[in-house]
Order: sequence, then C-alpha cells, then structure tokens
Amino acid sequence: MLSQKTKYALKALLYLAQQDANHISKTTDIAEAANIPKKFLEQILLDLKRGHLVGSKQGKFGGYYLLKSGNEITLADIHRLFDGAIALLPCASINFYERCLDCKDESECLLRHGLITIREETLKAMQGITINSLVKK
Amino acid sequence: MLSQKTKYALKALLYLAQQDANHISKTTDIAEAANIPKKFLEQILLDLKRGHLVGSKQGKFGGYYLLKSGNEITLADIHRLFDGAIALLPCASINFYERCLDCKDESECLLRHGLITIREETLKAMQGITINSLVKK
DNA sequence: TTTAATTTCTACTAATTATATAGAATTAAT
DNA sequence: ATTAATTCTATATAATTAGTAGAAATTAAA
Repeated sequence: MLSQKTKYALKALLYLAQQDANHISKTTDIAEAANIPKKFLEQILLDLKRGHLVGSKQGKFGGYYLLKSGNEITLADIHRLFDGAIALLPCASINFYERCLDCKDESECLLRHGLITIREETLKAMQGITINSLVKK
Repeated sequence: MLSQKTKYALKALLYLAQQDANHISKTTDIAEAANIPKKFLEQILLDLKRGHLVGSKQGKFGGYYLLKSGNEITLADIHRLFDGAIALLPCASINFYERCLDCKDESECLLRHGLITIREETLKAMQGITINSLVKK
C-alpha cells in the first residue's frame, strides 16, 4: 500500500501537471485544491524537489512547478522516492537491495526467485502509469 | 513490501509443504529450520490457522500441517491474510475497499483508475506464485 | 530599505503498527 | 499423573506514520 504521504505527492503532482506551462503554484493553492494539510504538503514538496521531480522559486510569487514532463514521471519513480523498494522484500530489490538477516544462504532461498518475478511484473505495470496518463483519464 | 511476519509465514508454509504427506510439524521444528523466533511463530501459525491455510493438532505429538495443497495457496492469499489489500490504495481494492477520506468525489479521482490497473496486474502476478511453485525452484 | 509573501529548515508530538516476549490455560497421548 | 504440545491474553519496546510549530532565509515590489 502507498502511504498517505505518497498519495498526497501524487495528488500534488497531478495538480501541477494540470497547470499552464510556466505557471508557478503556491503550496497553499495545491493544499486547498488537493485537500492536503498545508504544513505536511510543504515537506512533501521538498521531498519531491530533492527527488528532482519538481523545481521551486523562493520568495514572494514563488512556488513549485514540474521539472520533468508528466510523461517522464512514472508511478514507479514516485513510489521509490517515498515508499522505497518496488520489490516485496529487500533481497529481491535492485535499487534498495539488502540481505535478509534471517536468511542463512540467499542463493538457496526459495522465496527470492518468486519475489523477483513479482517485482519485474509490478515494476513494468508501475512504469506504465505516468502522471500524464492519469491526467488524461 | 511484505512485513517480517508475512515473510515468516511464507517460510513456515514452505517448510510445511516440504514435509511428507500426513506429517505433523512442531512449532519448534519449523522455528529452527526457518530461523524464526519461536514465540512469534506461534502467533503466525495461529493466524494461518484462522486463515484456513493450515490445520493443527493439539496436545502431545500435536503440531501443524497444510490444510490445502501447495498448489492452491498463492502469494496473493498470504499477502491478503497478513498485509491486507493487494491494491496500492484502499479505494482501488476489492477485498479491502475503503473510501479515501480526503477525496471529494471518488468518481472524479484521477488516481483511482491507474491504481486499479496496477492492482489487476499485481494480483495476476501474485496469483501465479504458489507455495508449490516456490518449492520446485 | 522596508514589508509582505513565499520557500526552507529543524525540531517536536501523538498515534499506530511491527516485532516480538512472557506466562498461564488447555488439550491430548502415554 | 505426566509430558508435550497448542492456544490465549497480556505486555513491552522500537520504529514508522502523519502531522504540527515556529523561526530563518529568500525574493519581489512598494
């Protein structure tokens, strides 16, 4: 499941994608339109910025805007940024690989193979969902 | 991601699936073989029992055994039993449906459609992984 | 140069969930 | 009765989630 934070991030990105090109959106406007607690959204937008998905302009008349086209931002990117691995266990992950501490010998692990299959299929599905594909529904 | 509990449940089921037919396994044996804290495993086995995946025999020489064939137990079943919905948000779930509180009008929600697509694909993948398919790797 | 409006940074809090552990009660075989 | 197992209920601790608070920095414009 996505965290509330990830859902908010998606909604914020959808909002930004629906604005005119070169438009800069204030946190307050996004928060109101997408029904997100403003102070929480501030943090989320900073995370999105650190993830290079949005850019910002500081000071008066500042705000946020998409840094990439909505076609280039996939659900997989957003999931990885906020919730981490796509895989069901760290040992089956590429970007967030970690050994299972309770696993005696990874190469002998019966679970891992199946989970890698799942990860491949889930990833493909998530990469097929872009911000623009969602907006165009 | 799967919880530690779900991972342990999977390992326990894999252990049971590898025993001879009619064999009854003690919690202690499963715990040792699969490297699972015994007291934690006790709870997990009870959960699996409530989920009708394993049966138990009480008293001396008691223990646990698979109630269904390993072909009939899929990753989707186990995920649902321990971690709940397969879908990324409750509003896109069938078995664990819940309305998003911050969503003004679900039919207008841009996220939902995409997440339903993901759920369908993930579910299909998870239903393709059975306990037996894992054992046979 | 002051003011207003905005992002940015750091810290804190409350509630929930995850990961167990402890111990007594129950059940069944010998 | 005794032994060995499940079952039940309660507790503990740590991590995570979701959110709040407030001050600092930045920028545009009056």
